Parts: sequence; structure tokens; C-alpha cells
Amino acid sequence: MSRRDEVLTAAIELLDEVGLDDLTTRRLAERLGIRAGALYRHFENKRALLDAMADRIAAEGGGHPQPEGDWADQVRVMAIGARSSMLAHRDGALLMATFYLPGAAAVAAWKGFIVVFREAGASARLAALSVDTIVCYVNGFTIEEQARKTTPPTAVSRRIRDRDFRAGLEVVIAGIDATLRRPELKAKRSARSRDKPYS
Amino acid sequence: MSRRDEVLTAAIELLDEVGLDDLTTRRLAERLGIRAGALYRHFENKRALLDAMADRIAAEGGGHPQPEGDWADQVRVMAIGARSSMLAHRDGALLMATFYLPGAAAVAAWKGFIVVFREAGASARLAALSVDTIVCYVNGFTIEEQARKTTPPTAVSRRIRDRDFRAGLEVVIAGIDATLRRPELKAKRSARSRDKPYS
DNA sequence: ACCTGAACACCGTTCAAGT
DNA sequence: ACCTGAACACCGTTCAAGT
Repeated sequence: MSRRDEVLTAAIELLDEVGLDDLTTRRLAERLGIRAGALYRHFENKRALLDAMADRIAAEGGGHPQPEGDWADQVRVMAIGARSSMLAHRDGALLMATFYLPGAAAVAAWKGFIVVFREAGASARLAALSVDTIVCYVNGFTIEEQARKTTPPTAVSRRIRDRDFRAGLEVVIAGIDATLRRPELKAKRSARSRDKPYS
Repeated sequence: MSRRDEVLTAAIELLDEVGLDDLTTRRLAERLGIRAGALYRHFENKRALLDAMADRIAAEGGGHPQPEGDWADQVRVMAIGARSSMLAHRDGALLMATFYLPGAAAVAAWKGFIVVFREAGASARLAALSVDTIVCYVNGFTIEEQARKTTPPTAVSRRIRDRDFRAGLEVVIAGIDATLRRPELKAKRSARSRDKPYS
């Protein structure tokens, strides 16, 4: 394990303890028993450190689809896993949303989704559209869920949020299913105003 | 126009010029010709200022549905409007996602969506599910779109992103449509493992 | 290779005091 | 009501110098 990896591990531990706002180069250095300036041996700047943290959290999610079940089941497992890996760390969703360059783990998860949709019979274009829609829903849900600090997360509210997340996920899956089965609808509705004369 | 509103206007202008990272109480004060400490007469702290900024941006979007078209058309207009109002300001999506208490404008937009789905025949529960799904998709898409700073946004890439956004929006709408027309499916798939014996 | 020491140019926030 | 002046406890980052 390189020194860089040790710094990264300490950074994620500190994130869980104090949150993104208080994740400071000086506090991280203190936890490592060094001075803040020494961190710049391992990361070009704080932004690069945050990018690396986001990619490690994405890797913890494990983007590999399960071999059993139909495409919808596989999407469910992967979407729930993506949300879990973000919720597993304080401010995880916000961190993932604001890191700029997608790292190796994020790319692997994206490719896993693509494979599932391709095997379900989607064109390359429809597969890309489907994964984007799923990912945007998952990220949007989890960011809002985790950013909203009105009430501390209790066990009961977590259960309700899980149920709401799954219900919305079913809506998105139903939309992908409908689009998959009726590919001729892909280009519809591109010019709404032209419908008027016929209505 | 109260002094508080003038401060708010200056803050949004500064946001557009320098971005969220460089939106500083000291820079905002300089733009207003005062000292940073004086800002605390008008806002309890920086977080409260950011909340007020987010709510003003939400208000610019105008959450009122158009009277013409079916529910899907109204959802399209409102979703595209919500994205536009976030894109209209630098880091607008991130700002909206990280403000804690939803303000008056955000609540009004949410109620506008609910009305549309209720008039389309949705139960209160399904209407809430539908608006959450749409909003999560819109926010997730726009946050990623705006946060990703790999390439500066050119006119051509904006057109492509508009098309991708609308395509994913159609997928979500198709999913809501399917759920609306088959309400008996709402509780399906709640226990996947129990299906096994029958397959 | 990894770190220290010290500095630079900043932050958000508070508060007595002014007008 | 609104603002100043001055302070407090912090930031991210750089860089010569040490080992």
C-alpha cells in the first residue's frame, strides 16, 4: 500500500467523521501526524484528493452486475448498490456529483450498465440513454436525500426513503421497458407545435 | 426593494461572475462597498444567504403549469423550465441541490407538479411519487451537466445536451404513463426472491 | 522519497462602537 | 437601521531546506 493510498484512506475516515465542509488539508495532515504542506507530495491539490476519494467510494460499490435475473433485476441491484455506496459515507453523494473527471471505477460501473442494456436488446444509443436516465435519477435522489439536513436520519426514516427510492426506480425502469419494447417511439414528440393542426 | 434584496441581487451577480467556490462574503461586501461583517445584519450566516439565493433562482423558473396540452406536455414544460432556471446561473444546479430548507418558490413548483398529476388521475401517493421521480431526474442530470468542467460549454455541446435531456425526460414520462395506466402494478416486485419457485 | 518551517494571501464570523 | 474597525481562529498552497 503506497503512502498515497494511506493518505486517501485517512481522508475518507476524516470525511465520515466531520463531513465535507470540515474536511480540511490541515485536519487531514494532523490525523496523519504531518504538516499540511506535505500532502502536496501525493496530490496536486485538494481537488485531486477529492476526485480520488470519489473514485474509491465508487469502487466500493462494485459495478459488476449479478449473473441471475432479467435486465430489470440487474438494473435494480446495480442502482441500489450505487446508492448504498454513496450513503455509506458522509456527504458521499455530493462528493461523487462534484468530482470532475470520472475515474476508473466510475467508468467500470457505467460499462456494466451498458452491457446489461445491450444484452436486453437495446441499441447502443438506447443503452446509453437508459444508463444516463438511471444514473441521473439515482444521483438526484441520493444527493437530495443526503444534503437535506433538516432532521437527523433515524432508522424509520431510512426505511421510508428506501421504499421511496425503489418506487421511483420502478417508474424509471418501466419507462425504459416501454422504450425498449417500442423503439419506434424514440424520435417522437420532437416538434410538439406541429401536432396542433391535427388535434 | 429592501436592503436585503439588494444584497441578494449582488450575490447572484457575483455568483455568475466567479462561481460558487469564489463566492466569498468579503468579495460580496467589496462589490456592495461595505465590509464583510455588515452582511450579518441581513443574513444570519453564509448558509442562509445561499439558501435565499437558491430560492430566488427557483422563483425565476416560474413553477406555474401552462393551461394547454395534456399532463405530459405540462410536465415537459415544467421540467425544461426547471433545468433552464438552474442553467441560467453559474453552479445553479449545485446551489439548488445543497440548500437545506426548501423555500417558498420551491414549494410552489412542487405543488404545481402535484396539481398536474392529480388532474391526470393520479392518487395522492402516485402524484408524489411521480414528481419526486421527475425532480430527481432533472436535478441529477443538471448537476452532472453543470459540474463537469472538462470542456467549456460550447453552443454545439449545449444543443446535444438539450437533446439528451429531453430523451431521458421522455423515458421518465413513459414510466409515469405506464404506472398511471396500470395502478395495480404499484406494489409489484416488492419481494423478488419469492418469485423463484414459480420460474 | 517524504517531511518541516515558515510564510503568503486569503477565509467566515463576532462585536463594540459609530452615524 | 446600517455600517466600520479590528480582531479571532481558521483556510489552501508554495517552497527552500532538512533527513
